[in-house]
Formats: sequence, C-alpha cells, structure tokens
Amino acid sequence: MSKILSAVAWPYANGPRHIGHVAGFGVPSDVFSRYMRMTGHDVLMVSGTDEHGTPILVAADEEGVSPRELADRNNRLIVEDLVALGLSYDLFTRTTTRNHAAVAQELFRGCLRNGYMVEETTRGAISPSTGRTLPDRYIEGTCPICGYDGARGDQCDNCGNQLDPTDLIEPRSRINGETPEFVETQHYFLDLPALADALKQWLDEREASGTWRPNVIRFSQNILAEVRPRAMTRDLDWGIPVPGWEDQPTKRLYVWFDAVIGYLSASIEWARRTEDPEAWRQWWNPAASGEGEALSYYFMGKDNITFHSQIWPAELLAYDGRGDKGGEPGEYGSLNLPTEVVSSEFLTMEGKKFSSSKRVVIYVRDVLERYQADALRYFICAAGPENQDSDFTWSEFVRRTNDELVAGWGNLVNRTASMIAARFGEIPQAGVPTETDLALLATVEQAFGTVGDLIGRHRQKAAIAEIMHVVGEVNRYVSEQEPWKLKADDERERLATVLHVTAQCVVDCNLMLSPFLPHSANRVSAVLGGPEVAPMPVVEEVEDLDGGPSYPVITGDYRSAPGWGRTPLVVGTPIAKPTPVFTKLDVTVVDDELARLDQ
RNA sequence: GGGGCGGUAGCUCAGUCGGUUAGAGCAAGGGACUCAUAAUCCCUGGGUCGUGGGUUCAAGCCCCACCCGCCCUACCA
Repeated sequence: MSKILSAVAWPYANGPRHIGHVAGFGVPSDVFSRYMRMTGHDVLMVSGTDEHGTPILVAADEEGVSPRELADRNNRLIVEDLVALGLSYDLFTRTTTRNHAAVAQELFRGCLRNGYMVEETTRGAISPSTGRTLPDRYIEGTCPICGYDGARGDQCDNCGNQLDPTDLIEPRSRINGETPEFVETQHYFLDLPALADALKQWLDEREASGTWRPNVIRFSQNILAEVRPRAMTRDLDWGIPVPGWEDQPTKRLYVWFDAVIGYLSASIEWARRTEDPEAWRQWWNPAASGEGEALSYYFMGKDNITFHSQIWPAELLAYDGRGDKGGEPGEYGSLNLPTEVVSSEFLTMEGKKFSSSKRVVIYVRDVLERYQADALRYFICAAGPENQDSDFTWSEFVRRTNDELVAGWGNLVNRTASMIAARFGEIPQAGVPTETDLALLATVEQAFGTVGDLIGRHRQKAAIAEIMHVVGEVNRYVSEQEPWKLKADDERERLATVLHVTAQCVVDCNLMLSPFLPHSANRVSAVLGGPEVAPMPVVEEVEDLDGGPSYPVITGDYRSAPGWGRTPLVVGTPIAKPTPVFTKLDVTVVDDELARLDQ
C-alpha cells in the first residue's frame, strides 16, 4: 500500500472553466485517484482555485469589483462545476486562504535562507497610473520587424518573431491604452542555474523509470538546457506579500511561485482539518510514509509542464537545500519531488482552439445543465486529449453518447435487469455453467487486470475502450444464448444460469467503469440491487483555519469504495423492472448547440 | 528562429521490439433476432500507411530531405 498524492492543476479563477480544462486535468486525475483507492492505496487528492495574478486584477477592474470579490464568485462557480462532475477531491481549496499564504511564505523564506532566492535589479514595464507590473503580453504596439500594428510585447502575431516589449514602436497598455513606463525595479529571482544539476539528476531518474509520457520528459529535459534565473516577485498589489518586503505593499509573490505551492499547502490544510495535523507528512516527507512508498502524480494540460517539471521541483530542491549551494530543509523537512508529471494535450472545439473572447467555448456548467455529467466524462475518457490534441464536436458527442454509452452499455444493463425482473424478480441461483459461461466469466474477470494496468499507466482511452470491448462480448453472449427463448419448465435452470452469468458480468463491468462514470455506476449498481460503488464528493462551507473569511471546499469520505475485482452476486437480491440509466440524445442537439455557438 | 507532436479506410482513431494477409468503432450495403431506450447480434465492401529517397532478407514502424496541420517557447495563467 502506497501513499498516493494526486496533485491536480489549480483552475485559474478569472472566470468559469470550459470543458477543455476538465478534460486536461479534472477527469483524468479523478479516474486515476478512484482507481488507486480501489486498489487499496491511501490517496490524497488535492487542488483548488488559483486566484492571484494580473489577469484576475484586470478582470476585476473591468467589472468594477475588488479582485477578492471576483475570486470569491469564480471560486464558488468552479467548485460547483467540479463537484457536479463528481471529481473526488479530498480537499479542493483556494490560494487566498491564510494557510496557503503562510506555507508559500515559509517556502520562500527557505529558498532565501538557502541562497537560491537572489535579489536583483531588473527593468520592467509598469502601468504609470497603478504602479502594477504590466506583463509583456499586456503591452502592444507596432512591430519593429514587420510593422504590424497589433504586436504584443512578447511576440508579433503577424510575423511570428519573438520580441522584447522595449522593442515595440509606440507601446501601449492593452488594459487601458496608456503608455507603459519602463523602470528599474528590485525583484527576487529563483536561481535556477544553481538548481539545474539537481533538476537534471531528478529528470534523468524519472526518465529511467520509463513511466513518463515521452513528449513530457523530452520537453522537460529540453527546457533545462537553457535555464536562467527567473523572477519570483512582481510589482502588484494583489497576491501574497513578500517576506522581508512587508513595508513595500506593491511587491507580491509571482502567482506561479505560490500556485504550485498549493499542492503542499492544500495537503497541510487537509491534515489540519483532520484529527492529525501532521498527517500530510506521510505524502511529503520521504521518511514518514510508513511501510509503503510515497508517490506523487501531477495532472495538468501541456501548457503547465514547465511549472511542474522545472519551477515546482526547483522550489522544492531550493527549500531542501539540495542545489549547488547546499543548505538545510526548513520546518517542513525534506519534501518529495514529483514521481510523475502527467500532462495531457489540448482539447479543441469543432476544430478551433478554445477562446472565451472569440466565443469558441463550451463551459462545464452549460454542459452539466443540459446533459448527464457522465456523458461528458465518457466523451473525455474515450476521446480526450490524452496523448495528442483531440477535437470536441457536438456530433461526435451525440454519437458517442447514443451509440456507445446508451446503445452499448446502457442497453446491456437494461436488457439484463428487465429479463431478471420479468422472469425471477430477484438474482437467480446459477445452475451448472457451460464452457461458454465459464469462458465469458473468465474474460470479464481478466479485464480487471488489463484495465487496471492501463489506468495505472495513464492510458485511460485504451482502458475504457477495453471495457467497452468486454461490454460487447457480454452483449454477444446474451444474443447467442437467447435467454428470451428459454420458456419451458425444463429450461428454467438454464435461463437462471444465463441471467446470473450476465448479471455478474454487468456488475463486473460496472465496477470497472466506476472510476470513469461514477454517477451512473451508482445507478447501475442500484438497478441490480447492489450498494453504492463510487463515493461522491460534497461541498462544505468551512471557516478559514487562521481567521480569514469562510469559503466552500470540495471534500468527501471515499473509504467505502469497493475493491478492484469481482464481487460475487448475492442470490435472492430483489430486482425491479429498470428505468434507463442513460439518456439518449436527440440528433437536434447538434444543430441546437451549434446555433448557440453562433449567437 | 528553436524545440516537439501528428499525417493510417468516407469520419474518429489503434498499431508494442522492424517480422505472416495493416486493425477497431462509426458511416454504407445485406441478413438474423425481438429481452432491451428501433437497442442487440452476424456477414460484406472499403487502404499506394503525407511525398521522395535510403538502410534491411523484411519498413506503417528505423535514417535523410521535403509538404501539410498543430502545440510549446521560459514576464498570460
């Protein structure tokens, strides 16, 4: 039994999240975590909303509200969406808690104490009216290379060249049009070159494990070749105060410095809310995990790889004093580096990149209001951007739902329960099984091994495809056995056997599907008189542990999850005529949704 | 500019270490069945594996060049 940390990317709270986000980190991390719990591991699944940084400030200013108000509102929306999807977080919190600020500052102090946080003067753009950092991408002007008027400070979209914002002719702020001021400013830089050897050693070990997706490990090794110190503070009045610079209210920690610390701070917050406030150490300190090992899996979209395979491990190494400059760990002790960075690619939408501003977007909320959560989960699991970009189209969503979920799996459940209800009213006792019966039972039981292995290797598309293949085998068995023809008295034992075998296989398949489709797994189990098989998360309103404002969290008790393997049917369990678990979609859904996009 | 990914049936994709006749689902055509949400099951047709070279007894897979699409590029998060 291992301690498994499921570290799930923190959704940014500048607005509601779209289905591309939950396809990238949400559903895959939940499938993995649910499966790991079923195989007996101690899983700690943490995340929260990321609420600092310039974009939130900009969005708040546009609405005329405070950044805290904007973050509060979006945090609540995101919490509601994620819990409705059934994502089984042990704790989904936020970066604006006092606990998080304290942990982030402790990490900062540790990096500073060990000499990896270096103060340097740099030249940066600020907004003259607010004094805030103006990130490169918020500056636009005329490209000095091609003359294009809408070039951004970091890159010209017209000619594709990378730019420095000081190169731009007639630079202006994209936020309010004013001319940015380039000023000398003091910042703390994380000394990545002093950590590069340690990072390389860690990445080489990880590569040798052979578990990382090839493009993720390659990309990570690649960006290590040209590391430079990176600023970890900003001229901003929204964020976590910089230790030692409390007298400078416009200096804050860089949002990415604190966001990745969320994995640790959320683990600590989770422990502080249990009876053992030190319990988090079992997932983080090498010596504290007990008999098993402590493993950590980080789930995100590919745009986040650099922060999880470079910045975050660099912060951990610096805090632990494991870089070229040496040092000692702080009060949290030596902290485990990521076991695996599990990055997905991007989901596109009818062939185009998601873009809120261009209205190329489908919000999680809108899908959940109109369709079953498990229909979305099924699409993501079966056709998501696991290894390469994949495309969401409404026609494919309708097809997957109707042909695979409803007609393939749902119909098998329904025909099985209907026949048992009509002929026995309860789970019948099986008679002597035939070779065919035994072969099917063996095929299905063996699938636990192959499917589990695939999930453990983050090959979820192959895993769910394997289950659906087995579902097809069971459908074929039913068609070949033709139990509806077994009507004579002397055929009743054979009928009982066929239906018992079928029901057992359905229960098995349902258990295998439960990490993917938790909502419907519970309903299918109920149809066949079984218990809840997929514990669900809940939203709780909690007090800040250190005196801040209260907020909603996602949490849950997932200990009742059944083991990963066959649970024999209980003969005599009453079975009623079923109502369908899955909703078939009308083909007009496609046109309706496409019309909605064009509005 | 640099780095990476992809191009396989009408569509969406799988294809392990180079090894027999390149697979699945959907769509199309035909049939069976009636337990089930008109669901299910069987059969059939369908391929110059982006292009051109190379290595090899053997290439979808390895090497080189090119074409097309996409992603990342470290101060957006």
